[in-house]
Amino acid sequence: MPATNYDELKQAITVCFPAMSKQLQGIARFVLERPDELALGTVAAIAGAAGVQPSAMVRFANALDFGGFSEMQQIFRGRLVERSVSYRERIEQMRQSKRNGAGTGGQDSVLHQSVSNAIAELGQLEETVTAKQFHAAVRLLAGATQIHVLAQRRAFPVACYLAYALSQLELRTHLLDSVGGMLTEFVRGIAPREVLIAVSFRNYSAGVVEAAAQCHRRGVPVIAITDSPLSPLKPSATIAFELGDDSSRPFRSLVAPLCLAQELVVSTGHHLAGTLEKRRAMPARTRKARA
Amino acid sequence: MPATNYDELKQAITVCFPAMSKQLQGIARFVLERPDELALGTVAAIAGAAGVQPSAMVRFANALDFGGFSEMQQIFRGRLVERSVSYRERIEQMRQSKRNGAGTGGQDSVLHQSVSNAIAELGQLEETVTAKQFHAAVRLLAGATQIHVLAQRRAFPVACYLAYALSQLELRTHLLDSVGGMLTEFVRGIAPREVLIAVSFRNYSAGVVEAAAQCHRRGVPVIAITDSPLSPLKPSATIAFELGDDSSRPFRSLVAPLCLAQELVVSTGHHLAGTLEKRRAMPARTRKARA
DNA sequence: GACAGACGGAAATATACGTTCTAGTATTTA
DNA sequence: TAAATACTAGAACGTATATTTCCGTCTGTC
Repeated sequence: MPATNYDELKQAITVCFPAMSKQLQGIARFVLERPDELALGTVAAIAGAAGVQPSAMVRFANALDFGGFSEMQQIFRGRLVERSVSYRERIEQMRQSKRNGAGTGGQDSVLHQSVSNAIAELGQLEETVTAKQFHAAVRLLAGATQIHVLAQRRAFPVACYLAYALSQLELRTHLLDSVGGMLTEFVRGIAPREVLIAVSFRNYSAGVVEAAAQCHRRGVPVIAITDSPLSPLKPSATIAFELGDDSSRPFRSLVAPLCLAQELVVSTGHHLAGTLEKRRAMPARTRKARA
Repeated sequence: MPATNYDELKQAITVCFPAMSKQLQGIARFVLERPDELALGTVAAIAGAAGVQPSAMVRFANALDFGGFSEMQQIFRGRLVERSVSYRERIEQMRQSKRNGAGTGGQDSVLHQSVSNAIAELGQLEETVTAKQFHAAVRLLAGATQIHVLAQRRAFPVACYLAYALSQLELRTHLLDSVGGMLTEFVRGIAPREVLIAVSFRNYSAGVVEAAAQCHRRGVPVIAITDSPLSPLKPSATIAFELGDDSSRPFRSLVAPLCLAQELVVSTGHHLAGTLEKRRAMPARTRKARA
């Protein structure tokens, strides 16, 4: 008795998963992550994308009590049409609710509102960040001997992410916290070849502002991620990203700064890969001369 | 030059319709009425349903400048997969508004790609989270005597944000880290009236998984924010948010989980405000009786 | 270290599919 | 009314697809 709809299928996969072989588990993950592909692709194509042989896909279907791959595929196709009708309904609802004003059906309106907000913020992000400053920041990061990341309170998650992701690039990265109030002392130890990334939004936390100023005085480049050109971080910043945080919105989110952070990391990674490649292509003498 | 999307196809059919033969007109009507069938069925099946021969379907496709039936079918499949229209629209709007602004071209393509990615993830977020589980989570959070938030590595920023934002609601919130390896000991102290929010994505960090399992065994409600129904957090979760992380995308971001986190916080805030109001409206005696 | 069992990969096979071709029919025009 | 053109039905063809089977390999166990 195989599954008859997508939810049942998900359930079935979850149940069978522990008893599956490694390869079949891999397929299970793939299948749940990209259901659209399973609905429309051919066995060969899907198997290729999943990095297995077509026969493995059939074995997977059999493990779920289907007679064959095609039989399982029907479930995914069913899901696709079902979902598409619900989309249409939702879009209709949205149109109507728009017409009526703000009076939405209500249940998942909070959810929707938050998502809308986030999308708007992302749009704004793209407008405000210029390629010039962005690449300047990337060059700075890629050339730094060490990177220090500093933020507090609301902005702290951004710093967390940056510290984690940059260190994944094998860049020496330190997440500064003010545990024990040692921040001032620590900042004093930062060298001019290093970089500080300071993140802060209103109300700007004094510690971060002060540390940034201190670094600036000492000739350490400062990349600031903040919300306005009037931010107290601005005077200390070598490069400042001002993600105009619209205070008219009820709840400010971290979506935009985090997205920017990710972009910085990814681009820095690319940049590093590029320069590494170049160096490798260069003869040894030139390399030495450059260094 | 055949159509490249469903809207264009509709347009093309409308234009060609008058010049078509009777049978082809019949097919045109059929096709516009049941596009889902066109997307998934075989020529034979569709032709059968339309009461014509398979070759007629091919002729129809040819009349629309397609090389064959399959080529036309791709359009219908595309329509089926096409994500929520409203997001598409918004992305388009963004693109246009940018074109008018700084027409930089390819320089900040990384930036744009990241933003597009993020928007797609947000769209998926809205799909996957149901109002039911969302509100269950909110009720759980609003009713908890204390809230513990746990995450590591990549997911840690989410936990950070949750801890910060929930504590702003004057909920007693603790951010668990495994500093000093005291995690197990700490988890042992959590009471059943409290709640654990566990956040983890692949590769799932063992500490978080284990802590969640431990809580679950001890009867502590666990809200899991993770990426798939196959997550090891799932079995321990009272409520699990599975934000299907599409591994086909090059870089996974935290945008979706953070947005969800914010939604949870905001809704919990509303919920608390609502219940407070109710209590205030109640006469004192009733209030006592209830407690 | 050897054997049993399961697992995965690749090719072979049979099926089903889309496409094309041809013969026949209807429709329109001279 | 006859001829010519356009259109359709049906079958046949070649291709691509899902499935199965077999053999090599790896793992876990005795």
